[in-house]
Amino acid sequence: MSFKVLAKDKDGKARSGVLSTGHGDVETPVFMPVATQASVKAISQEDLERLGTKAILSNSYHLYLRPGTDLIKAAGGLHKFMDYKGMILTDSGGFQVLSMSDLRKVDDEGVTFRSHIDGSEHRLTAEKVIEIQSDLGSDCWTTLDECPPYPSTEAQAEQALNRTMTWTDRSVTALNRAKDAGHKPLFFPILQGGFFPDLRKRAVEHLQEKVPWDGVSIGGFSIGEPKDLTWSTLDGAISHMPADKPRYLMGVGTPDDVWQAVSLGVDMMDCVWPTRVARNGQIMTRRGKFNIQNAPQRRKFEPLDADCACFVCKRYTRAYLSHLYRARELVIYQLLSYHNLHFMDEIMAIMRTALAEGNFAERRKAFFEVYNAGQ
RNA sequence: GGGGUCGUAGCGUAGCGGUCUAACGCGCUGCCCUGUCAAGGCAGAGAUCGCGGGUUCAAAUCCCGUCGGCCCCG
Repeated sequence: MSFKVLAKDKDGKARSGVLSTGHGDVETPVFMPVATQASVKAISQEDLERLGTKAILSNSYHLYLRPGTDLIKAAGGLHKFMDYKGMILTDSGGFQVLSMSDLRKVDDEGVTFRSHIDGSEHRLTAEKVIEIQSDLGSDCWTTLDECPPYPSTEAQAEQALNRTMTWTDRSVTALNRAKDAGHKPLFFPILQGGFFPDLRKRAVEHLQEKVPWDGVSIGGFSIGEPKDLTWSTLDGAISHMPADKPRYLMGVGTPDDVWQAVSLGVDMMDCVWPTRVARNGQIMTRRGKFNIQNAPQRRKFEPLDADCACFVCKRYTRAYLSHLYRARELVIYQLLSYHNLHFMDEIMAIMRTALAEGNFAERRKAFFEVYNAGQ
């Protein structure tokens, strides 16, 4: 299992490559749909195969609460349980420390949660999170982290980073135990440091010096900060990283953002955005985005995106999909989610081709000329 | 023919003398969503309170008439 860089942008930092995992090779840059509860919302595994999705993200914390780690272990692991054959990267649950802040207490040892499902109390530690992931049998493991909110002071971000680094060290001990027991995961510890370049640098140095990392999960972005701060901080963090390790930017994934992230050297991304906005009617097309709920779509007997080859665009009109949305027919969530995921895959494919052909900047410019022209 | 009851935004309803610059749900229009507590959230448009008259300082609200719907009796 390894990561190999295949091509680099001659003028920038973008690169393409292949990540070999326990469940197949993943060409990068890659966008990974989010399957928090062992399901990409509204999308079946048949759909994932039809899309050609090689990698997805699931969530240790959510699966631990329901259906329970024991059950998935008894099923033969997460791949067998959900019958997905591609790579599965599992998030630690660290993000839920932030997003469900009213339900938890953090201390130096770990996090005490109250379940959002039944209110029961649970304890998540660095070791526990590794143990959950070994039971799930996912391909890429992350670590329990603390994501400081935006805005935070440097002192707050530093405290969160220190905690995260301590948890990473403890995760390594647990990881080694799992490896001794025969597990062969790729280890993607989570990087924090807020929006402070020195802290991000320290975080990378910590990995370099003390952690046997296969790749890095870059956390703490897209939490409400201004975009230029996102990119400048990310750019700085990546500048300290070695070229031979894959960089996974957590939770980023609008069309604008994936282009920008890849241009800064990101290899992997996940985001709920394409599937979430699909469930709320927003469609991405080569000519920008629109909402299927908007009145003019009711009478448009044309595909969502005339240049899209996905089955939804080949078969159904906007008028029909508009009707399904208004009627809240359940299949609409599948159809719109599928199209948006297909669109994201298209973008990633364009990027990989561009990198192979050495014309990344030109392709990017061409993409946005059409994208920003609008409907 | 007599008696009763109801008539408030596109639809269904609330309000039944001053707090009504008329509320709520659905629908409609638009925006938002970035390691999913999310088939969600926010905002907006839309009503001379059936019509006419009266009482009152003040009427969607009380009275009279009228038109329309529904129910009961004949």
